[in-house]
Amino acid sequence: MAVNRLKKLGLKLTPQRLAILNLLEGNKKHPSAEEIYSQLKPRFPSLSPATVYNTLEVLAKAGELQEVRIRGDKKHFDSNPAPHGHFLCRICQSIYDLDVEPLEMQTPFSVKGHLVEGYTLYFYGICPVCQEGSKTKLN
Amino acid sequence: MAVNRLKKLGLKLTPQRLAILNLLEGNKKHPSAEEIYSQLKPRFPSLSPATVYNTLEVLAKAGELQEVRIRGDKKHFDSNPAPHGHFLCRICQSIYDLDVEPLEMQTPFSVKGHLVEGYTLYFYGICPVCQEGSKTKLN
DNA sequence: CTCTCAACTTATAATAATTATAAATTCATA
DNA sequence: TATGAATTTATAATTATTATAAGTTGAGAG
Ligand SMILES: [Mn+2]
Ligand SMILES: [Mn+2]
Ligand SMILES: [Zn+2]
Ligand SMILES: [Zn+2]
Repeated sequence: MAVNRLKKLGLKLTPQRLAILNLLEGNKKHPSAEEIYSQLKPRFPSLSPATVYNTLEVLAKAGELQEVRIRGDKKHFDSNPAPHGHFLCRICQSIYDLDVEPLEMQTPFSVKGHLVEGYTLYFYGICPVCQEGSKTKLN
Repeated sequence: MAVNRLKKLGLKLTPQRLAILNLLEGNKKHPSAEEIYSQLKPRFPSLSPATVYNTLEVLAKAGELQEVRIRGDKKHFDSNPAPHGHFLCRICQSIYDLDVEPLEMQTPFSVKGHLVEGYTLYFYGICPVCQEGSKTKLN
């Protein structure tokens, strides 16, 4: 659980960090820093946006979570640090996990003299929910 | 050439747009808006950053060039609008084209109900030049 | 258990790429 | 060559994020 992940990294166990990790744990929505802040603020009235940003940065650099930069304006966060495909719906802006067949690559590897240590794969389009929505309108 | 691309889109032919398109044409460096501005400013003293941003946005939306968002802070631009892999060197920050084998996908396609209209594939690591550099130091 | 202090949180200011606004200029065509 | 919509420009505004500095606290030492 979150407690162990923090201890293993030599990080202090604070209520704010626990709350952020617990909010992210098993969360499939890939929330932004601001969304995380908004969701926790009611239960942690003293919480500051800077703490959310700091915590997310520390955990991302430690490899405990990954930044998802599928949108141009803000970062989103994923408690699963393993590389996997992401999909952004251009209608509802939702971010989904999306694994596409031949794209499972083990890093590091070398291509044409380039040492590849990591990669991101982002898909853009229309999600199942929004496709269903437009079908309904056409009927 | 650039003249025809602009005419085809119904865009006015201005010296600024021609200069931007010509700078990008066949350019493998994937420059940022600010780099484009800096390089053109000496020859176009009246040039404004806003014009560079506007032109790049218009041309990107028209599908004449692509935005490369491989870095978190700024966008880079590529006169080749076709999807292809990019590589960012964490040492020198250079951006290279990098095509990796099983990753040529034709859009649009559908996966698990998601309609994929486009995608980006970004690689991160150390480029050939910087690998050579660190080898030299070790000798 | 309580002392201590580096680590942490917080409020606030600063940063920086980009976007918006509005006035001046210019391309294109009649 | 005159016209007007499109474009350029200077400038201000935006906004996610980062930096700063002062106050607070978690956790090990004693
Ligand atoms: Mn994910
Ligand atoms: Mn390219
Ligand atoms: Zn959707
Ligand atoms: Zn390099």
